[in-house]
Amino acid sequence: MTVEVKSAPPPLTARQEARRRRILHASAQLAGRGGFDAVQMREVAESSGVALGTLYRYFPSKIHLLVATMQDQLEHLHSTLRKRPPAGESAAERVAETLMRAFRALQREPQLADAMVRALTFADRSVSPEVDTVSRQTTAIVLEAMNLPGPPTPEQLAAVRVIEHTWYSTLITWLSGRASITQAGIDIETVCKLIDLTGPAGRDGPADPHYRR
Amino acid sequence: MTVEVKSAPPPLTARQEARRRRILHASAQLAGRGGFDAVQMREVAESSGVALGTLYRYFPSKIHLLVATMQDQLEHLHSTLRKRPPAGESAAERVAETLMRAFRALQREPQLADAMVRALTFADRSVSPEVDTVSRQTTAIVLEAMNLPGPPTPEQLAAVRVIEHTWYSTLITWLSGRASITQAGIDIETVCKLIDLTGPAGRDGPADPHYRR
DNA sequence: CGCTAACCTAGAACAAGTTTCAGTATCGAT
DNA sequence: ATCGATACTGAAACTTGTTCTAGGTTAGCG
Repeated sequence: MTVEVKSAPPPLTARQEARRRRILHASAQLAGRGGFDAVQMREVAESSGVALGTLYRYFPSKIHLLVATMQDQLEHLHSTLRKRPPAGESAAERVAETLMRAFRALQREPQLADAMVRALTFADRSVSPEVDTVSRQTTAIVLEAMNLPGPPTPEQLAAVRVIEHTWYSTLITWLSGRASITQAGIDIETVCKLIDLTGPAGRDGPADPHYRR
Repeated sequence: MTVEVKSAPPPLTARQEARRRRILHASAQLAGRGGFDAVQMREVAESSGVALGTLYRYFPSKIHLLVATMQDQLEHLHSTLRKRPPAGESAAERVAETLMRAFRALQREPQLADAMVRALTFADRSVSPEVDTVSRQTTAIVLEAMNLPGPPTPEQLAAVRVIEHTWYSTLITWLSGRASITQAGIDIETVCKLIDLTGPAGRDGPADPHYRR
């Protein structure tokens, strides 16, 4: 018997790729106005010119669809960020700057952000692999912003995880109207100080972390 | 015209109070096995001996119901914690200990935890006030664990907010099977270091924060 | 070309959250 | 004790995510 863990998905034909794109586009479109609730599976199917059953073949649930939409958007964001890397002095500053930039990007499409983030946090175990991909993408973005000279230490990875937790959580509280953008910014800056805490102890850390006060 | 912001809800009669309790009990019961999906409104109504319409009069949505269930459980937890306060040296240690204790409590009822947390993060604006209450309860628990000599500084409040973000977010990743309890514990400890960062700069901080390495 | 398996479509059907409605019971005040 | 207002019940209806079915289409291959 052939054991085939992590079997690669069969490559999609051009038409299939196109369908997939149309679906993701329709999803983002509908989410853009109306947010989570406006992304109705029948609507997505119709706007992307695909039968409902087919939609479910490509994305086994609404949550899967929206998480995939998030992956898609994150890729855009990532490549945008790569073009103009953050300029801060310390790693903490650069990370905070990057996250705030991402925040402003989401601010321009709050409904889309709402749909994606709600899906992400509502996802149950059946969506773990996809959510994990999103998590890895986020980690990659943060690590890139830190611009470390070498591989991150375990402490730094721990700090990054906490930063991500905070990032998504502030996003949620902002989206549900329980915190202002300002508040979110403060929280992001607060958590980024953790980097300075691990940094100097790391291999050779950021240049001259000047603590205020 | 009488402007009546924040009008107090009319006091409930004894029978109404009893109904409310029965509903919350049924909700926790069903959530306890089966998690979020097992809390079906028709079932809740039936098990608490109330008509579906009545259930909706008490809790305008499933999310409202589960968030209220969470408030209820948090009260239990809070009073339990008050009886045996954490014994750590520094504020950071005490907070970490408290949160880990809470974690273990949830571990005993993972399905219930799942239902409550999913509801909390899925909540939209219409549930803001209730979610806010939960947030305040959590803040109170953390601040109590810190056991500060006076009112918290703004930095300390910022740290507490970040800690809460991390707390809920680790909970989510644990519940969705993407991180182990161990991992969650590490993240909690990591973020609690933020307290030591604000503490010494604060009014008079914890005694002797000994940084490892 | 012609075959076969996999894929796609249209639409019905089902499940669970939510709303609605007509009738009945309860509450508070007179 | 009675009356009007409010709350509760039981049941049906509506919405949207999800599943299922029967038949048509496409892609790869001999």
